[in-house]
Amino acid sequence: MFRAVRKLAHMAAVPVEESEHRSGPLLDHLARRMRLRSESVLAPLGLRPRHLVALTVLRDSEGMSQQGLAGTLQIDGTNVVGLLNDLEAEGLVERRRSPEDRRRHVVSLTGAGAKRLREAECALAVAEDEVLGALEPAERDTLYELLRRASSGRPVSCVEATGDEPDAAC
Amino acid sequence: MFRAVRKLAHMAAVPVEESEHRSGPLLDHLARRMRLRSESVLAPLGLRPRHLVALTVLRDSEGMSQQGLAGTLQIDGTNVVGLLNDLEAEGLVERRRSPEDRRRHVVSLTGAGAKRLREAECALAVAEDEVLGALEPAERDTLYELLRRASSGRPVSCVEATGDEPDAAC
DNA sequence: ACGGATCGTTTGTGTAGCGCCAACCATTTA
DNA sequence: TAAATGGTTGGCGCTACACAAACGATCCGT
Repeated sequence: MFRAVRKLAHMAAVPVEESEHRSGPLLDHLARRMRLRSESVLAPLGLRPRHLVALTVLRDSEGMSQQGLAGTLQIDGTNVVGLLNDLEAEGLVERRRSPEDRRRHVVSLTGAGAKRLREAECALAVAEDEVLGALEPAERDTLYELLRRASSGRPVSCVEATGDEPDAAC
Repeated sequence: MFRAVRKLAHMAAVPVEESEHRSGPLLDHLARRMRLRSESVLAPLGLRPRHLVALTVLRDSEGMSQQGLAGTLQIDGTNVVGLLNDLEAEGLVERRRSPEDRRRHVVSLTGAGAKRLREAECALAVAEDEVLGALEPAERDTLYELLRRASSGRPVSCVEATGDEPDAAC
């Protein structure tokens, strides 16, 4: 067996028992657990997990168009509309027509939105403690940082992996 | 605009003290992107993301009962049945009655299952490269390790937050 | 200035994932 | 022997989405 084994000279010896471990499934698993726990603590704030994701994205990059948002969230444009309707109805975000292109809506967090987001994040601490219970605080910070950096990568838009790849490369 | 960035100077030790950033939304976001990309590369193998999650869990802890699995996956018992039906139909897992309690099914990965899992992980490398493109290989290893450790924490079963949670502490 | 593209919006349809309930074996335990 | 438990099946229902069509407002190329 060909083991991946990229030089991992840093942290405590990775177990790498045998094969090709990927983070995908773990990410999925953990995100699910987090989402389940989050729903309950978020409910009293009138938010659902996906709202939080949207708000978080908006805080990080103010002044996006809706299709920009659709791009980063990787959800259909029509669904963005509904999502923003929810948020705007509570005054958490604002849609303004772009001056340069008046077809476009520039979406941004309102003061109330930023406040609500902080409250939500605060409430989320509980859920996070449960789900990430196995990690030390410092490790959680590392995790956060890695996730943040990974998320800011461009949205993989379209043609670039140009498919048709032999993919057996591994 | 109070955009985070409070005093972060003096005292290198305690890192994230600024705002209330939580990993939850990022985890959600990233997992979604990963899942979307994964579906396509997984399809030719006859697997879907959630199968991968199950297989991964099973590899890490062989010999679980189905309700144990339901616990770690945090999905309803009835859905575990269907999930395992899929996997067993392809000979990737095995259900055997437990000797100590013959009501119970002990689920384990077959040789074919382990093989398929490796192939899938191999195929996933493509998706992972796209989604985690912003991270260096070493960082991906760190991420993997953190996710793995976090996932192995017990499933939050029940009473344990018994700390009479102050909750509003934050 | 006209026609075609583009952004946002509404409405409607379809599908997948999943919780939940109820009924039913086989088995274990009281 | 009765009650509880693990697994299984079937059915109901909800939520999150994708996808398509049609429409107003706006931009842009010719």
